[in-house]
Amino acid sequence: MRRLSRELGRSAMAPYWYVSDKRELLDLVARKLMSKVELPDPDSGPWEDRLRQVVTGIDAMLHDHPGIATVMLERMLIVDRRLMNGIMDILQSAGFEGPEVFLSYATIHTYLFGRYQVVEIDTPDPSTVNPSELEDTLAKLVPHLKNLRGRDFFNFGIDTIIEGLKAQLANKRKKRRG
Amino acid sequence: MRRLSRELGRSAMAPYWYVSDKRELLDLVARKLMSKVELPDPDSGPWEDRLRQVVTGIDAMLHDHPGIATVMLERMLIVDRRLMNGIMDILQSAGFEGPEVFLSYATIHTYLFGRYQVVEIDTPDPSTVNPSELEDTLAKLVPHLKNLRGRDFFNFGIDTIIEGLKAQLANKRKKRRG
DNA sequence: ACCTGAACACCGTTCAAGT
DNA sequence: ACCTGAACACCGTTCAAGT
Repeated sequence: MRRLSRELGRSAMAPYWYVSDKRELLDLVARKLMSKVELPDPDSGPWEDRLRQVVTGIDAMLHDHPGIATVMLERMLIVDRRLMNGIMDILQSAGFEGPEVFLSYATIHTYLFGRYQVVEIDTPDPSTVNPSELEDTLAKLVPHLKNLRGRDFFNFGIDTIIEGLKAQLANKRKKRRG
Repeated sequence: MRRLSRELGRSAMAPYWYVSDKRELLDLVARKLMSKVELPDPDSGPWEDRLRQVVTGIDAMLHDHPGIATVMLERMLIVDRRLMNGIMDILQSAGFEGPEVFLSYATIHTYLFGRYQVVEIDTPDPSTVNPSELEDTLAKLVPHLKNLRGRDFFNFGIDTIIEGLKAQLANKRKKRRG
């Protein structure tokens, strides 16, 4: 708040005329950014494509504004349920029912959440990690790191989760038949 | 730091005799906690069981000390690579090679990371969410929430990721044959 | 060797006051 | 209606000093 008002050339208390506290301000920013993420039309394709589309949209937005990631994902339920509902609709159309919708939603949400705290672990700068110091598994693998980009981690993660969700649906059908 | 010294009945600067700054102190705490998580014996069973075991161990530890989660997962690479290496060994024994080991490791790491920022979204108190206010998908599903515990979310998430990783391995084999 | 005190540069926020 | 100033209760940290 103090830095904001400083940058705007106002006194420390100026923002409090517009907003009752810091959280309200961050909620407004989160709401604004969330509203820009598009939900694909329910008829636009298979559920896994639609899911990938929303999640990619959210990820792109968080990538452009990483500072808001924590707030946004913490306050999605309170600030704007549109995206949550959209994702849950997709999961329902995939075949998840009742509590499963929450479980599968939470898996995606948690993964997305984790992405914006991890940057330097997902992509540790190979030059920072001194290979001669490491006599371990990581050491032998470090050379492969230079070919990986943030996008590769994202794609692999989302693919893994989508494949996992498909398997959960398949297991469900198997149980029902058995 | 100030609160710590206050609770120890020392002056604000007392901790700086032992530690050069706040991060060094948190690194020491993270290292201590990480060292308590056991890595299963490589011959103790199939990779998915071993993976579930480490991840459950890490999760249990973070559950008991949620304050250290962010530090620990951010500093795993720097502070103590034992757990990272252990997980990567498991993933290699599963059949992942080269860059895939990083990609699959990152998926797990990211998921684990997300868990400790999300508590109140994974388990929103049903009484906090006023159903009459919600005319949406979430509203219809809220009643199911009361039967879900944190453990259910964890199990579903890990199962989904493990199933997803199995699918990634299967796709790899398919490609190789094709 | 272990600790303190004063100081600096920050936070978010309350409350009364100014135009 | 919109903003300021002083103050409170916090932070992490530097630096010189004390026993």
